[in-house]
Amino acid sequence: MRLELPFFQRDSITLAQELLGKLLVREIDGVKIVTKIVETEAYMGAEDKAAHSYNNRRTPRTEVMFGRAGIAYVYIIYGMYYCLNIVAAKEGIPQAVLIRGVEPIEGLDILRKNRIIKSKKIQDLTNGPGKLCQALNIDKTLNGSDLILDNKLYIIDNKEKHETISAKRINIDYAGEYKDKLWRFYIKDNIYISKK
DNA sequence: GGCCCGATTTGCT
DNA sequence: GCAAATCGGGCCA
Repeated sequence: MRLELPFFQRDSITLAQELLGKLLVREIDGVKIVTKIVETEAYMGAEDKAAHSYNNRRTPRTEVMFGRAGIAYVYIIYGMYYCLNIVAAKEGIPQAVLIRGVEPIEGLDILRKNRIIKSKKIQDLTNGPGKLCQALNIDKTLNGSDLILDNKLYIIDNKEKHETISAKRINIDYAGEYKDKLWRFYIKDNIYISKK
């Protein structure tokens, strides 16, 4: 079952945990790539010094986070990689969840084709925010795309059980007291985690 | 217009 | 362990 608005319309900490185990589907020309979300991070908006939308900073880039939940926020990092986020909370509250790791379920051949790397470890295909965007062919044209109404990218439910681990977020040393918040979540023992 | 830096990844030392 | 790659976004002038 495809996930609808009420699922996304919660604070980003709750959504980040709820997204674990769910299936992220990417459709390109009718062909589906299916992955399982195994690692996420919550960005709590106005109060969160690590968030692009800290202090309600509203710019062309952060604009989508102020919009409706269930919209994709895709931004460019280090001039060469993309990061995929899902907008959380009510309109006007700029929270989002960063997808940091996914496990391939269907379409492994396409993921391989999209990721030309020397490493032969299967986990290096999608165990990081920039890596999974490359593997799933997610770029800035998907910024603002609607995971509830559009077919390019969406989430479907999965009842499978798993154990969730909470940890500090990665690479946000600039965030003062917010750098130590345990707002990173991942599925215990999964190999597609970006970092232990 | 110019400057600084980043929610990263990779391959080499 | 570490530095290079590479450029848009935010901010100030």
